Amino acid sequence: MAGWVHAKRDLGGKKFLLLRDRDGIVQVVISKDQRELCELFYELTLESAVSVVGKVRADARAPGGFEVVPTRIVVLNLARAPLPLDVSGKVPADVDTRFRERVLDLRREETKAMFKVLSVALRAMREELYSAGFVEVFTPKIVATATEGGATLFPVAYFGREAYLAQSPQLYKELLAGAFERVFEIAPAWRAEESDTPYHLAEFISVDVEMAFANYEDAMRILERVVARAAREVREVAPRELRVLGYEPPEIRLPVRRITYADAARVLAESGERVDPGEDLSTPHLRRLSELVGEEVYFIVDWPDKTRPFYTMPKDDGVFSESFDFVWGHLEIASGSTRVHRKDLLVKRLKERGLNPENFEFFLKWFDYGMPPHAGWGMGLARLGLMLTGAKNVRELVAFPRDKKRLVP
RNA sequence: GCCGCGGUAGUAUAGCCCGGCCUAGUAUGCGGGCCUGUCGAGCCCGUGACCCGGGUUCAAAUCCCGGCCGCGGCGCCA
Repeated sequence: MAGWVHAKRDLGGKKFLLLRDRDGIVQVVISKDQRELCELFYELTLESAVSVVGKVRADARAPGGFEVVPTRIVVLNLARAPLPLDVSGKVPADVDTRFRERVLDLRREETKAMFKVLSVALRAMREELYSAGFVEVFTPKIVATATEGGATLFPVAYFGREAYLAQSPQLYKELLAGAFERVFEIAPAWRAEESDTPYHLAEFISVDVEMAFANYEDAMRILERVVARAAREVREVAPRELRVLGYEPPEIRLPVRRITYADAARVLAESGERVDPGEDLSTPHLRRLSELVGEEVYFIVDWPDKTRPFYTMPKDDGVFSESFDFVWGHLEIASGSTRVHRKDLLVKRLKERGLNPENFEFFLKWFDYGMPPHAGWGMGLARLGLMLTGAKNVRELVAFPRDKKRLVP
């Protein structure tokens, strides 16, 4: 077997080498009379990569009831000492240190547990979507225009032309729904925003769903099932990891409660918060609201139309829209809506927002050819990860996070 | 970008408010010794640090100013 030197204990007569691999930690025992192995033992440094050939034997004194008596130990790569980060979990590290020394940090049990949980959740979400008839797709990540105005894009030199990294698969996933009916994509998106918070990244993984012949109610039903299944499977498949994390994800009972924006604003106003009618809710508002609502997760539905992008279907009243946010505590984990499928309305809404419909011809054109009513949502994977792991910062759930400050490693 | 808090050995921290008793304490790591089936092994010895630049003062890790860096809150943000 092969792994990393997790710890060493020298008791003279016996030397214990704790070897860690993806399955866990196993004890290797070296006796005093094994001269060469003892020499090697002294030279080994923590986190060195080694391979061990030996006999596994049961021994009640060993942790887990068995241990390995080696006949041969090969040092594959001797680690430099001292380590810039404690992997064994004895000494904590600042988040900044952890990202600087990320590969060592990723070997820590706690960090590995987070990524395992995220992986289980991804598989659960895919399975739920596949079983509901969704097709997994990919949309272009180099694009010609912003999906909507405002958000800052990362420019890319593209054969002498200016292009951008996609901030969202939005428009392309809609077009794909116009062919496959039900599509989803799990892929990166980029935003060059000033946002500097524990739940924003310049590069993040977005879980996107788009479904034809559907409205936002249908989209919410899929979303709550996907999230509930992810939470359930994490609890069932990764209990060991959750124990390491000392965390239990919420149990999500369906249907998840829906609260209209209007009711949310009213409840907030009644509790003494100042809410500008028709404006987006601020983070402090959402913190307060989650206390008032008393649910771990809930939907805020029917947002004011003006807070939503052009492709969102307005309600007949002209004020609100067929839209929703999925909220955990004070954090928006996903948002979606019924989309506008009529070209004339799309053009009108683009103009209202100061966007030039000519730049969207690649998108609008297909609304002349039977684009069905459709709806969908987008979810920040790492934000969901916060709910599933109890991590406090989305960066912890990205192996090599990209934010305003970090471009390396 | 604004506000708040912070920056002490490889790592994580105590000390700072109330300047001198700091030759800067502790844990972990590292080096050495003892112990000898440990299991976060234990015990002893050693090793290694005050972010940068100014200022105040007899005296600065400690007080003041500027800078850089980090974290949090907010803003911005589908």
